[in-house]
Amino acid sequence: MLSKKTRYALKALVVLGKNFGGIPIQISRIAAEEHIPKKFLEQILLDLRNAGLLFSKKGSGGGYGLVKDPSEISVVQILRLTGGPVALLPCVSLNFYQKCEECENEDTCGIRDAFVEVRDATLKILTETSIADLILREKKLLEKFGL
Amino acid sequence: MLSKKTRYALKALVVLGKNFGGIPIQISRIAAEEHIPKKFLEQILLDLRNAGLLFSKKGSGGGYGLVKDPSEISVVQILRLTGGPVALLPCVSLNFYQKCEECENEDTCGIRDAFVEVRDATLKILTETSIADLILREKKLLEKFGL
DNA sequence: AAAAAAGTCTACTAAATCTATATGCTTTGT
DNA sequence: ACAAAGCATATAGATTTAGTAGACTTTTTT
Repeated sequence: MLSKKTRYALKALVVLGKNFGGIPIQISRIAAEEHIPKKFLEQILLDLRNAGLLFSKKGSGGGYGLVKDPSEISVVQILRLTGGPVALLPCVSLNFYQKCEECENEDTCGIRDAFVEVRDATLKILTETSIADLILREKKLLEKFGL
Repeated sequence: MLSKKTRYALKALVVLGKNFGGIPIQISRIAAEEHIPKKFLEQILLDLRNAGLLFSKKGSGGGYGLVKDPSEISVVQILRLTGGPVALLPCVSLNFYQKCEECENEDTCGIRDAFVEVRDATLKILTETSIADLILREKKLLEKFGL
């Protein structure tokens, strides 16, 4: 499961993505709109900023904005930045690899082998999906359901 | 990430799968071979037994065995039994669904939509992969690598 | 210049979950 | 009768996650 941190980050990036090119948006506004605890969101956006994804502006009229076009930010990138795991086993993770203590020989582990496949399938989707895609998906769903 | 409980369960089932049709295997033996804390494994195997996957025999010469052929036990079944999540978001889970508190309208959430795809891709693999497949994978890897 | 608006940074706490251990009980074979 | 093994529940310990607090800096407005 993704952590709340990761989920909140994705939510916030979708909001910022919709606003790409416009004036900065305040943390408090995103927090209110998306029902995210403000102080928690502060930390998350700060991380994303320090990773170079967002710019920020202090003082009145300040806030956050995307540095890059939303189509150039992949979902998998966000998961990794916020520590959300992609692989379901540590011994299968590309970015957060850890040896399975209980495993004798990783190279011949059938369980591991199966979960490599799962990882690759997941990775393919999450690499191909950008923040812009998330926004597009929402738009299409709105057309399909609501008005 | 899968919990240790789930990982231990899979490990144990592979051992039991290799022995399908033979005499029962003791918890202590599986624990020693697979480097799993014995008391923890006790609980896990008990759960699997109570779910109808394993039979057990008490007393001297007792132990555990698979009730069904290893080809008839899917990996996804084990994940669900041991509480391991398949979906990466609670609002996307088929068996452990929970509403996202912070989400206004699930039907039009682009994030959710993307993770439905991830879930389906994962589910496909894990449904098609049985304990017998895990054993087969190990065998093939042994041929490829070791002697 | 002062005040207000907003982000920055670090530390801490609380809650939940996961992992593991302990203890005593029951069943079965010798 | 005794030992081997599983059954069942309770509890402790560790780790992670989620959230809160508070003091500080920068920028704009008045």
